[in-house]
Amino acid sequence: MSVTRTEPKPDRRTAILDAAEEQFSKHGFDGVTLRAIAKHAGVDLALPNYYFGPKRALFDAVFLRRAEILNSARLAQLDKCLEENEGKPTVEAIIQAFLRPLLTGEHVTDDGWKHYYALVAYVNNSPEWGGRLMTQFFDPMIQRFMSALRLAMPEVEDRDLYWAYHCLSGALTLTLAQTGRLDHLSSGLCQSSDLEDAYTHMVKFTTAGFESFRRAAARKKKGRSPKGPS
Amino acid sequence: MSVTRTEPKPDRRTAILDAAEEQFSKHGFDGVTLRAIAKHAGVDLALPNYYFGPKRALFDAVFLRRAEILNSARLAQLDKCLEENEGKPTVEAIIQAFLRPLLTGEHVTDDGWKHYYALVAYVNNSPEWGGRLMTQFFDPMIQRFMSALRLAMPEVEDRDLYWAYHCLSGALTLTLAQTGRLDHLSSGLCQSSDLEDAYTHMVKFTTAGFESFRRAAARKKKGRSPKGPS
DNA sequence: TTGTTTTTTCAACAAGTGTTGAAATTGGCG
DNA sequence: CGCCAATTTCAACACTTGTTGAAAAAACAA
Repeated sequence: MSVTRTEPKPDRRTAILDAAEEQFSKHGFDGVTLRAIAKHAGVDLALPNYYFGPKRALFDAVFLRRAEILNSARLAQLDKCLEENEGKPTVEAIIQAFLRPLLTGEHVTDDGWKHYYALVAYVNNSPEWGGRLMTQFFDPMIQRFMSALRLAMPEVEDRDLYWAYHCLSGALTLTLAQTGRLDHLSSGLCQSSDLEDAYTHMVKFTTAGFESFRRAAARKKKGRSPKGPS
Repeated sequence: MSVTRTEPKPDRRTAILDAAEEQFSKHGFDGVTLRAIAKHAGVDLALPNYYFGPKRALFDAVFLRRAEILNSARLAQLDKCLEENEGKPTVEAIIQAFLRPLLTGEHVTDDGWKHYYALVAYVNNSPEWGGRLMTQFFDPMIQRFMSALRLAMPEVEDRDLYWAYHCLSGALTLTLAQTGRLDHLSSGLCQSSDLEDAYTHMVKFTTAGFESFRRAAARKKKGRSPKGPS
């Protein structure tokens, strides 16, 4: 393996990916022109097409690049969590493994990751992109987390588990968008760019959310009908 | 006041708004052409400009139309909740007042509202639109809910309260997007189009999330340092 | 050097974009 | 009817879009 600091050429290819990442994350797929991408990357207009083909393929390439990094990081955290707790992990530990690779560490100050996160938020809430890209690149990883959650709370029905994950995913998506709306709403008390702060609060909030279904399931099993969902 | 069923003319104006709403919600602002909107509305290309001015003004008009309806409906529910519980509402009741107007009732089967919800999700996660439109049209209403939450849990710090709302808002936004991703992820067990089901689970999940900060604050006040956020 | 492949540039294409002014049409009222 | 104003249509403007083929330049091997 070569040294990590390997940057022999100007590497127009990654320059294009970086510029496209930033532009797509800020203005969406249709809000960006190849000319704008080329200009920001400092390359000729025809070069993106030469390397990646049509515009849509460039978008996919941007999305794929860091998706693989995220998936392996998250799964590594999950495996570690499962090992340490030998088949009976806590919900909180699973959620931490799910969020930590994104919201803590060196990613939080990196502009490239910041742009990518905004792109993920854009894709996840888009009806025409969300169905295709998110499913394709993230679902296998997510299914492994769902299995871990079943181990952590076997008495909870799958339907409740999936809806709980839906809430977690929504909160995470809005966090990744970093629109600065929370800043304005809280008069500067909270900063949406403070991902570590978001991490702390999200772990607490969503863990309680998941656990609430466990309590409901327990009550149900004893024969008392809870007022919660079926 | 006139009868509610007042529909005297073919009303090209609302036809344009409806078509624009659907198109914008599906493809975003830049993904839609005025020609596509005019075609779906069955009007001439120049008509949208005649009624609403430039494209951006049409987008704003679409966004504003139902925002006012939602705001008054939510605030009415909040007032009712505050009256019934005389200054000490429960967190669950406040969350229900926040979500019920959107996720229950006649809205859940109306295609117009479905499109509008997707549009809100698009705007809320967009860095360039979210800051402007959401703040302008929704923040005053949200601030009133924040005040109610302070009444319900006065021992919780504002920072925690805002972060909790952030989680609630994210979960709601993803729900409104209705991308169908949850359907695929759960192999059809859950349906993202079932807003009533989403309502039930979201109330449960987010109520527990909010309450977790109350417990943390109570522990803190007794002098024992909790492991949660400051 | 020569020859060959890869990379980069250039210029242009055909199609589509929002917008607008002027003409045509409609509707209401005397 | 005629008159005026609001509405609708039409055609075109000036500009931008993604894409591409051919030429030019660079990189590389013998």
